[in-house]
Amino acid sequence: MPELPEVETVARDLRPLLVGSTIESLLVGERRLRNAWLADWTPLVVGRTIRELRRRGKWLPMVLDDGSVVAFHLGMTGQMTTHAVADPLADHVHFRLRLGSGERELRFRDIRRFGSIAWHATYAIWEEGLEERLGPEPWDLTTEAFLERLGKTLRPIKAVLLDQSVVAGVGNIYADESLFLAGMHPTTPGRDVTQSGAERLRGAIVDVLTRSIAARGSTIRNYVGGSGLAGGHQVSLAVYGRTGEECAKCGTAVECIRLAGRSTHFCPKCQAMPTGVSRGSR
DNA sequence: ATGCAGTCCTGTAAGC
DNA sequence: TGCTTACAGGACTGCA
Repeated sequence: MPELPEVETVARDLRPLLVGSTIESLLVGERRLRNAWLADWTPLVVGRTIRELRRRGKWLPMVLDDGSVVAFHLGMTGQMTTHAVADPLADHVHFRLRLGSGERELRFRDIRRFGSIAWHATYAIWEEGLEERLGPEPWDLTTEAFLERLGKTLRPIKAVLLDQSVVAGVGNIYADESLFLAGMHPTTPGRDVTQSGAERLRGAIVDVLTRSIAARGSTIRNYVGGSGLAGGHQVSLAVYGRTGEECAKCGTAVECIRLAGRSTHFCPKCQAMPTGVSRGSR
């Protein structure tokens, strides 16, 4: 389940392989992804050169030499890797960009087809279309803006972290890990998060994501980076996927509950429920 | 306006 | 052994 560190790793791996390459042709599979690739888009892309591969939240917008964008989202099981054209084609490859003189290609593989690929006339138009739904990058989130969003809601903090409009790029794994690092119970109502709590959590998110990027992300099931290599951060996860195991800090068994429709892992001792003293104050 | 549940999708694993 | 069922969850839709 690619979140920010995994998507960042894909971008870093693919950049040297893609930037400067010309798209010689484009092949679309029979089964559509979350959205359908429109036939009208193909002639707009073929013949163009790839100028940049950016990352924004969990999105990968590929900027072409005319300023247009092909925006990729890996969904749950998306993979983007380059191959020799002659390499055997794996199952579930839905989209291919043949590059340069046609010996290599970028392949988009997605078992569950929650991913998406779409063309947009400019980066600004693409970004504008997401404006309402995509908040700041975690390192650009200020404690003030975070508190502003938290103060208005009774939603559990875990649900707030998964909301891409609050902060972009955090998914289920890093929401749980950040809450553990901040010592905050996942059901804490947003309104009950204090200023120091918000600052601590903001720092924990940045810390967790930065360390995961350094390890090339976490491979839980299907994730591989742009070079086809798995990530290495999964061994460093403190609570995610460790139900019943001893908390590394205090030895208490890690619990798993269902929250916001997602499995939610936490240490009941290190992440004690808020006592309620702050509730209603301010 | 807010927030929840349902939806999509396939592979894996648990349960009978 | 072989079937059924539950589960994994990012982002969106529809409903209360």
